[in-house]
Amino acid sequence: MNTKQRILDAALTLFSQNGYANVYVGQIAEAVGIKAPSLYKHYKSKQDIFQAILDEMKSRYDAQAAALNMNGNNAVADANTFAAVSEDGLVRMGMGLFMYFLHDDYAQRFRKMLTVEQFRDPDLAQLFGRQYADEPLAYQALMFSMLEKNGVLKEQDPNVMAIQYYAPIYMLLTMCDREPHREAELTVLLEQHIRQFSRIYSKEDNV
Amino acid sequence: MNTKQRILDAALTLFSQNGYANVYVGQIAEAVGIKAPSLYKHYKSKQDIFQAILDEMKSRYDAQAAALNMNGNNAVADANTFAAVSEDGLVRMGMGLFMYFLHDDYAQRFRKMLTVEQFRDPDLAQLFGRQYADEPLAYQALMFSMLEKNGVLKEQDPNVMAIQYYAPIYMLLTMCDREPHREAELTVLLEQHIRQFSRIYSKEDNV
DNA sequence: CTTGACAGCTAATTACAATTAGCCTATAAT
DNA sequence: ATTATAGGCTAATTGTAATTAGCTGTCAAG
Repeated sequence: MNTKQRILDAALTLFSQNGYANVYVGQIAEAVGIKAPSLYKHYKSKQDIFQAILDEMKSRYDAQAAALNMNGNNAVADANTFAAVSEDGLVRMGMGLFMYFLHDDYAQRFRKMLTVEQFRDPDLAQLFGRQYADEPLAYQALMFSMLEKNGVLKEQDPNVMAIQYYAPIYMLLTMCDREPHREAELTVLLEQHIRQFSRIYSKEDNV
Repeated sequence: MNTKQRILDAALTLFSQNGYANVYVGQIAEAVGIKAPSLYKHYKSKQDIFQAILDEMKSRYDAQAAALNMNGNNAVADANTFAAVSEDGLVRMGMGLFMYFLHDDYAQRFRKMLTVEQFRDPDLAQLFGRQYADEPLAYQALMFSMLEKNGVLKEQDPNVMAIQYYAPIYMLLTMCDREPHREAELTVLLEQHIRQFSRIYSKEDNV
């Protein structure tokens, strides 16, 4: 019934594993349980399927972004948002981000697909960069600058703190993408990273 | 004359930009200045060209690794190797790594190619992980553990330090791959990262 | 000087994958 | 009840890309 959606789903799975060019429309159709020509009742071409995936992902992303900056008309988080962030808070936040990116069905497949297609088209490169680098970094830089103002953290460049906090999370994520059997080991390292980060930057020097 | 090599070179360029499946043997041939069928005098198939690139890269990599562990039969660096590493030393090392990966002809293309093909084959995934994650991390963890012993750095988990040092470098590298016009801006951030890292972890607390 | 292998070419051949044509059935609206 | 539409199918069609066949010129070794 909801064939149109199931096509996108199957296509995303296949594209993320093999890349656009290595996937045949027949495979997508088979995964959905129909024959290749029937796909064309729903999308006018293979490229059109790819574009539909992108569009859906963009709108999900926008929705999520809108949800984050939620306070009605206020575009950015204010100091109070982060007032109560502790070491455990940072751990929760980082692990949550990580687990979401790693296990959420759409998030993981979409990330892999973009990884694999990013150099073919500047638009994709930009989308990728925005979604997995610039936006998270900006958000976290904001967070850290708040935490400094609140006297929780040492006064250091928040942009640098953001990349030192986030880049390891992202790297561990890509390592899990490549070698899922190492998830347990890498998750441990992730938590150690966040705790050490928090300890090192926290103002009460408990080193 | 050295057509065989020039084929690899052209193929690597194209594969890294478009991915294996999007490159036609005719394009490779054209880049070399011959016709497609002539390729088959040198390689027995398109797949064979891909494999030859991998083989060459593996051997380059092994050579480089061998050069690093140079002391004749001694497999790992000893404490003295890192005795004199200062903040500026760390900066030089990190920026050097970065610039090499970013601008070296082979290094950059090979990295992009692997990025784009990594999920298609577990062997490629493993190769990628080893080359761009596990090996650098192991090397740097070793370095940091030495620097701790020497009393230069605070005593913190060296594996964590390694990922906090290296992951930002790698992330900035991939950002430059995607959006080369941002190189200047990102290079600044890179240097700030390393200096801040060094300051934060150095034992004489100059915060 | 002639022979063979090397490296190139043009012209098939083969294979296969995307898409189109045209037919069929069920179901929902008129 | 009739009909239009949605969504499926099989059987073309089209296009293209990898590879093979088979010819040619060059040049080094005998």
